[in-house]
Amino acid sequence: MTLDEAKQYLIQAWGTLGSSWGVSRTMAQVHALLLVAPSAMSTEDIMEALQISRGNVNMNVRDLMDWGIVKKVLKPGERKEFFEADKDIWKVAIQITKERKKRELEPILRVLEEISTIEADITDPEVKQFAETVENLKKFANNADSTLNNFIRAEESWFWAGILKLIK
Amino acid sequence: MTLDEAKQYLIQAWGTLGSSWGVSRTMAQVHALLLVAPSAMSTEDIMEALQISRGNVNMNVRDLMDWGIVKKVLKPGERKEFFEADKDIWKVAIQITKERKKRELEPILRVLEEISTIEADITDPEVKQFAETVENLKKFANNADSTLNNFIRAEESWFWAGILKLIK
DNA sequence: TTGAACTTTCAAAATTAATTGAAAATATTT
DNA sequence: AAATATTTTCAATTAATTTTGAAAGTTCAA
Repeated sequence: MTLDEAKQYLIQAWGTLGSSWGVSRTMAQVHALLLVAPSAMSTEDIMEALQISRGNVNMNVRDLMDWGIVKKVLKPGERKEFFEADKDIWKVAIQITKERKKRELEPILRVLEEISTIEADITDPEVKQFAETVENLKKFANNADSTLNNFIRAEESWFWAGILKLIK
Repeated sequence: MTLDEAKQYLIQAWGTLGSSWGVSRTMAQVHALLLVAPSAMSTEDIMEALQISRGNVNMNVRDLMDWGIVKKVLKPGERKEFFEADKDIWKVAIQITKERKKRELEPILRVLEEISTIEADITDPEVKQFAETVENLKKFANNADSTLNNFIRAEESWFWAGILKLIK
């Protein structure tokens, strides 16, 4: 396998993985491409590498920047914008975790909280069973939430520990 | 909020959550419906509750059974099949974790492994950088894999502990 | 201010995924 | 074996998402 074949293969696989994770195939491919790129790439570079349109590159790169895992870089003397992916996969994981937590877990927690306010006859067994199910979902969601918070906190303190050591 | 409104609301929210997790909206809704149902439901019950076609119910219920979070139950004297969701949300979480691990993490691990076999000039800095990126991805994926295995193992042993206590 | 280089937007087109519903298959009862 | 009840399949349709590309917008050097 040559270098280019290997890159191609990884980009492909990353795209497939992405699409089962609520990330569009193309967005995941752009990310993978930037991840294995030896240096920052311009819109045109990406267009050519993945054979997709300018608009498509623009939108996906912007989404990746919204997720905080791709950055715009300006090369001195160049007018074009270049993009690079954070090469530290742990930072990427933290970012994605934070974003998904915010976008998905937190909304469902709010819904569960709101549902808990249901005023109904607790002696009705159907109401009781429903209340229990919701209670369980809440416990579960809260547990997931703190697990994720721990993960984020652990990774971040590890990150800062590294920084502190450098500047000491 | 009445009981029915609360159920409706939860089903809706669960469907939205599902669609950002690579699960189709309808499949997540069927799951939520069964989760809050006071008893097992027939295909027709589900059709009516969610206003979807027979074929659609059939496919989604079958998928949920493939995921191992919904079971077929036969009521004595009834010809129809009924379905119920596992009410233990932890078991659901384990099942989903297992399945997603198998369907998503393991394939990407295989790809990364295969890519590692790339035969190329290690002195070429581009090759070296790529090899490092792949190495990092591998470390990350392996770490995720063992984290998930731990989660599954912890939950399962907890589950068996409960069973053992019962039969002792 | 102009125009060239580059980026962004967005309506339309293409693609992909989900859904329907009726027909075929299967199972059950008489 | 025939009639009946129920489930499954799948081609056609519908819906949702993604992509395109050309036009509009922006930036900046001259």
